[in-house]
Amino acid sequence: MSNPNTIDRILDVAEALFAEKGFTETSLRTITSKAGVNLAAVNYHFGSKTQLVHAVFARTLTPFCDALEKRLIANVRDGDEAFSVEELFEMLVETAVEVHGGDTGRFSTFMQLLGLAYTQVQSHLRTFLGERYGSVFQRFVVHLKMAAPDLPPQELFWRIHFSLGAAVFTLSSYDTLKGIMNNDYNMNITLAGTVKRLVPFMSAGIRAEVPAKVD
Amino acid sequence: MSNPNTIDRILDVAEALFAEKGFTETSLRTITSKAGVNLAAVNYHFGSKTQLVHAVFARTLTPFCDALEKRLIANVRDGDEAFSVEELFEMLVETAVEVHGGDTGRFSTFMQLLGLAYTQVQSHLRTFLGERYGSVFQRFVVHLKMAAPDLPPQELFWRIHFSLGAAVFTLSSYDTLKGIMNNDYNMNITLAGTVKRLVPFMSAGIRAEVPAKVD
DNA sequence: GTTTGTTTTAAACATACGTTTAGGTCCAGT
DNA sequence: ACTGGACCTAAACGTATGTTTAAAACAAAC
Repeated sequence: MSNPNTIDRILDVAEALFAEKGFTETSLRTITSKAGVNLAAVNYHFGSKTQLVHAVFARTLTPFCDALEKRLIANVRDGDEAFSVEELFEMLVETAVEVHGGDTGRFSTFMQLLGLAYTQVQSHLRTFLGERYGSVFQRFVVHLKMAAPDLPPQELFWRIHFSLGAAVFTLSSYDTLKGIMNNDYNMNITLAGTVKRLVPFMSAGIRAEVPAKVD
Repeated sequence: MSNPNTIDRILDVAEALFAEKGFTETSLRTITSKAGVNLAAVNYHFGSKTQLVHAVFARTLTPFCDALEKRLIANVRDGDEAFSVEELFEMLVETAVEVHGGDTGRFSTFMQLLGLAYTQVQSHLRTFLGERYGSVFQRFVVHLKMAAPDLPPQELFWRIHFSLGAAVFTLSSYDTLKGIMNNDYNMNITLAGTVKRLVPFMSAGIRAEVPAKVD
């Protein structure tokens, strides 16, 4: 680790370890020893392990959501025509890549963390993320609604979560899948390529024919 | 709990708690006290917590995979025409429901566990599942390949994982989503309805136009 | 009724965890 | 040079975890 700042050193290591092993499975002792700082540093600088988790998310999620919101608002203000489904999904990708300065390693880690945020049942995390970033998400949903006006709202709701699932699930286990791809198909895969494949899949799913009433 | 058998009581409670909280977050003391058995019972009957986790998965995954394999083999043996993508996905659903005797509660729990199996980074679990049930999965992939013969193999590989992600992700956080749906849309959702919505989404995604070469 | 093997029990063990403490170090402001 | 505040450090605290032990309870076989 090259960063001399204790706080950033902790955040860097914690981010990587959380993404790799999960929150409960990563101890403060592992984080601090790997970061080369004292055990008590986490509690001193962040207050608790819980708040460290929040800080890790906030560090990349805040600039990401800010950038995304800016893009969405700009479009409305300038009176441009509505985005297509593809454009909206690509906007997510571009914004995420942009925020990480093209560093695909950290982008991948970020996606893994997002996956954990949903799948690890840490209620404090869901609350934190909802309160902090819920409004941007809702703004995005509004744009999706305009992109697929014929889709009943509840159908759209589900398909957004299906898409989210496909993305989060795939990218959060990206390293494993990359390995399988290498062994079984003798193919070398890139994160950018995977994401490029993801967009048409999700878009087609969003646009799929609405089945007969089921509930 | 009505079951007098210690082993089954443990499995029942462990299954529910693992699905609800995750593996690391669920202690043996919580499991055994809730099951009304002695703490040492887990180590006596299963050997270790790790092996208990395996046993929980094996209990429903083994009959599920056996039933699925039977269906797939029967089709080939009888020389029936190949399954469509939709039929294959629906077969998964039907088999899963069938194995749980229509008990949607346990079906839901089962899906949550599958989600955990992928997202919780317990390497022993992935190894266990791969060795034990990998062959059935590969057989299923073969059928999917026949259902979408124009799709390049690596493209199919990714789209299967996208679909898997959509399903696992959605169904593993099903209870949460159901709650949101109830609050925000004033809609009462069923597991069967969600699954019925999932199939066309995944099928459309599998069949989506192949993008230009990206890697 | 005794014996044999299985199952259950309460207690202890060793370890790992998050957190707190009290004292030290360092450096800018005066 | 001194002081105040921010930062760091080593050690300890209390608690929770998975696992093991040795004895007790039980049930079936003879």
